[in-house]
Amino acid sequence: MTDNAADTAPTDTQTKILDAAERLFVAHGYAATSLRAIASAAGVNLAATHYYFGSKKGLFASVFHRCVQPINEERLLLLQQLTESERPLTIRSVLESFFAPLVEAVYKNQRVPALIGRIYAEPESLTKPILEQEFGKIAARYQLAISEVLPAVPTAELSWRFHFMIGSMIHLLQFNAPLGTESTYSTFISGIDRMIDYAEAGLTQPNERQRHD
Amino acid sequence: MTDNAADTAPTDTQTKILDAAERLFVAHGYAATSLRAIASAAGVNLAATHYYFGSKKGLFASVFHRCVQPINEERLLLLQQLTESERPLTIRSVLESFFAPLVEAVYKNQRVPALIGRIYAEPESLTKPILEQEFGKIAARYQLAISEVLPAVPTAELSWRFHFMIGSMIHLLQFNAPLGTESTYSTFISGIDRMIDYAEAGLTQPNERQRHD
DNA sequence: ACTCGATTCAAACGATCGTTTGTTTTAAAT
DNA sequence: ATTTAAAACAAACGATCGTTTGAATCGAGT
Repeated sequence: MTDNAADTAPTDTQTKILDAAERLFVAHGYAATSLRAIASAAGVNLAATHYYFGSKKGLFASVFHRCVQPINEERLLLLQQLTESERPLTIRSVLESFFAPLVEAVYKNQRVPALIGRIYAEPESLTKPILEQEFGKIAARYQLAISEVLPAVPTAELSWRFHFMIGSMIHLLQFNAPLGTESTYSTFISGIDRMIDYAEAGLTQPNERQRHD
Repeated sequence: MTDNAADTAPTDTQTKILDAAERLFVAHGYAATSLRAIASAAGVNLAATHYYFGSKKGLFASVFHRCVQPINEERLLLLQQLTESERPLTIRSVLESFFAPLVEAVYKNQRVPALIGRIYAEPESLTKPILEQEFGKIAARYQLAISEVLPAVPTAELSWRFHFMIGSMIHLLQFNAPLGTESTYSTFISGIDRMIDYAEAGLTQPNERQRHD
């Protein structure tokens, strides 16, 4: 094995494996996708998958990391720029800084939504360490940002609403559009727009209802 | 094979297989659960799984049907009672008729949330016919009911918002609570309550934003 | 030209998979 | 007691799985 992290530039073979794995994992899921199918689709030898990624799990994690790392990096950058701007933060601007890098990534690679949707679909034993690694920091950072914009919402309440927003997003990424609606890139954009509206309404709702816990 | 649908009362063996399959499918997913593991956990012969359910896919569909059929039946019953009531429909009452049977089912079987969450996680080729069969009618019926309560919201817009609500629900069923929140039955109830608030805010939002499509 | 590490390759390892087969057991009907 | 179909059983089918091995090939540095 040469590199398992972001040590050096990826080989052609590594890229070919990652591309094929991305496509097949999205289409059939982790367990139903064999390394033989991936190697065959990539046009490389079967053993190359272990040579470069150590194991099937390692390959899966690498595919996911390659997809979301740039998105999360730009999210943090945009959020940083927002807080340094002279204009006051709005819930809208925070949400847009969260979803804009996603939309941009989808423009470059149409498989991004399905891939992110996929990882939330696999068994927890496979995904928990990956999700924590890739999304732990970013989720905490954004909940903090939102709580600064919406100081009236208690922290516990806000983490629930953030939970629901992520749920809507994952569902949108996984299934694109409601039944009967065509599924193109432009409808994806309009879906994201609508979801931001939906999330903004849910996040900013006055929580007058009394809780029993 | 004796019965593949709801023809006769299920045998002890059928029930044992369904129980074990439910538990293992939820824990490890469809592809990663073997019929041998199911038969072994159920204490029955391997061939019994094919004898009663025809195939692994058939067993999966049966597990899911046994779970959601009673829920959907009561949903339609409650909605029927609501529309026949003299009091005018409210968005809240419609939503509660949708989620109350779910909460009741979870009280009887704690695995219901994870099981419903699971089917949205499996590859589309496996789940599409099942989802259409089990949820097609109920989804259309509820979107109609909501559109009657919210006549100001265009139908296309409403199907998007319904889409987002289902997404929040699935995410809640799959992951129970936000990170750092304990996961018990009572927190599940309070999560459903909060999600209804969140959905109500999103569904009833004034959609002043102009669309580009 | 030679060396040596990086990479590719064919082949096999043991294990497990969904499904099928043919037989045996069970239990109700004649 | 005999018949008969449902149910349970052991055993095997061919296929595919993730992983490992060891040799062949390549390519830059000497």
